[in-house]
Amino acid sequence: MGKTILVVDDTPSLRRMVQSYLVQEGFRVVTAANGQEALMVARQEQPDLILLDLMMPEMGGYDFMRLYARDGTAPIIVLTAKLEENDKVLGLELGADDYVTKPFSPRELTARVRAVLRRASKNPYEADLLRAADITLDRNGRTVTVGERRVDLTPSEFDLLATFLAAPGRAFTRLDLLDRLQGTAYEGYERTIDVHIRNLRAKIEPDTRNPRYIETVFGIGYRFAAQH
Amino acid sequence: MGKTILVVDDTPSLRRMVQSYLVQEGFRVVTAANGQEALMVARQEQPDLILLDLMMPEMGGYDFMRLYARDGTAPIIVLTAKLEENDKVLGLELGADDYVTKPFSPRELTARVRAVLRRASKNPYEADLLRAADITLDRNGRTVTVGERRVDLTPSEFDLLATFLAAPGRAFTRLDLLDRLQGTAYEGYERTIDVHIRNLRAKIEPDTRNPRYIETVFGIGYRFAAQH
DNA sequence: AACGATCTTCACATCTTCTAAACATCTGCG
DNA sequence: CGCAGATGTTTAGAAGATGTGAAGATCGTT
Repeated sequence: MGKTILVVDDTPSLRRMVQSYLVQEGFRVVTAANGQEALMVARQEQPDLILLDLMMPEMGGYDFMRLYARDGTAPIIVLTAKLEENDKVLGLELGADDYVTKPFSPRELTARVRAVLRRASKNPYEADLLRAADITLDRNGRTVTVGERRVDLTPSEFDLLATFLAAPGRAFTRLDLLDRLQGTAYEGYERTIDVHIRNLRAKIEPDTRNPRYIETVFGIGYRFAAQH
Repeated sequence: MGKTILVVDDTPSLRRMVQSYLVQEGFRVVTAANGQEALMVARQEQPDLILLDLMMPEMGGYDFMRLYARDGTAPIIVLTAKLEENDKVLGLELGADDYVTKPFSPRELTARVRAVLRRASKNPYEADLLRAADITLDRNGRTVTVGERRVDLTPSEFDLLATFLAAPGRAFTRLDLLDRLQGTAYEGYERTIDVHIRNLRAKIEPDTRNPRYIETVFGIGYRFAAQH
């Protein structure tokens, strides 16, 4: 059901980071370390979208784009260190659909990915709902309802809840969650998560003392209760 | 069932590339290398849409358009290297329905093609209404009424409102909205959107301090209120 | 060229959210 | 029980986002 995304980058750590963001958003991710490999994987997997680092040894991003365009049709989002005017021009000439400049936040990356996929899809305005228990979260509208009640969440609260709802029952460490909010480019204080969790609980839990939805996993982090 | 598209370009590699994009999207594609040939093929195949490179030796794109217009009826999308002011004026005078500037991405091309075909299949004088709450927007007449009151919007304001009304409840980022106004290739300042939103609110909101229609989605952008 | 309308950018005001720190409370365990 | 480490809570300031007015740039007409 999830769309397949091909991530092409020569840095293993960046591939893993991007992969984890996207997997948590419900995408299927395949990777390649260079243009040569990417061409093969693309043929095999027929991805719905390609995330491409322009700066790679072996076969660079430009070469890949030129060759891929011959018979591939997936939209391409280019990752660049910083956007040189030339990069932009050159990328556009070769058919990039969008750009993300490094460093980027998970929010930014997934927003771009969704935007490009939406543009490419037939019905761009499908609802994108996550449900668990009596909570409904709409990733497109960025709205949340608990039972019948509509609740207003801040960006961090929303992203946390969306992360939980995408994988009910799974325990996330504070570091996992901090990565989701800030990306690895920044380094933050893990306990900030506690505060967001507290605020989120205050908005969705009927009884803050006895959380029904967001459980504390002592020594690990937090988890959305699997069932009720 | 697929619509037939005539691709006119003197560069074989570009013809093949465009053809492969369109065929994969389910269109039937016929090609011609110059205006002379294009006229013949057009008569034979009666395409539903024509993709025309303006810069061609032999018989150029302008000549083709002039001659085709005598009895051809298919909409024409012009391909140009970069949009010269003159190209635009001349193309419009000769009846182009849209432009795609080279280079273009597969997504962009097929999106334009679909958009033009959709437009062409409709009666151009028929109202094309979007409604939500007590707002009615006519995409053909480019008019807007709020309740009983008719409001005058600038082109940007109109396009923004139309975007919102096409997907009530969906949150759009400033980048999404900027794309609507300026296209992807352009580089703009996201906060320009804020100003358009402000002006739009001033025209349609009864109380600017408490927007009923266009809500701010903090950290994301804006959204048309889903229900009232 | 000049005009009005529109769009864009900027600077600053205002508001919301995030973060870090300090302290309180809880949990698991010897 | 009592300890150590983990989590909960509160707060204030920092950081970040949006609202707003106005000036300059651009576009389309005449």
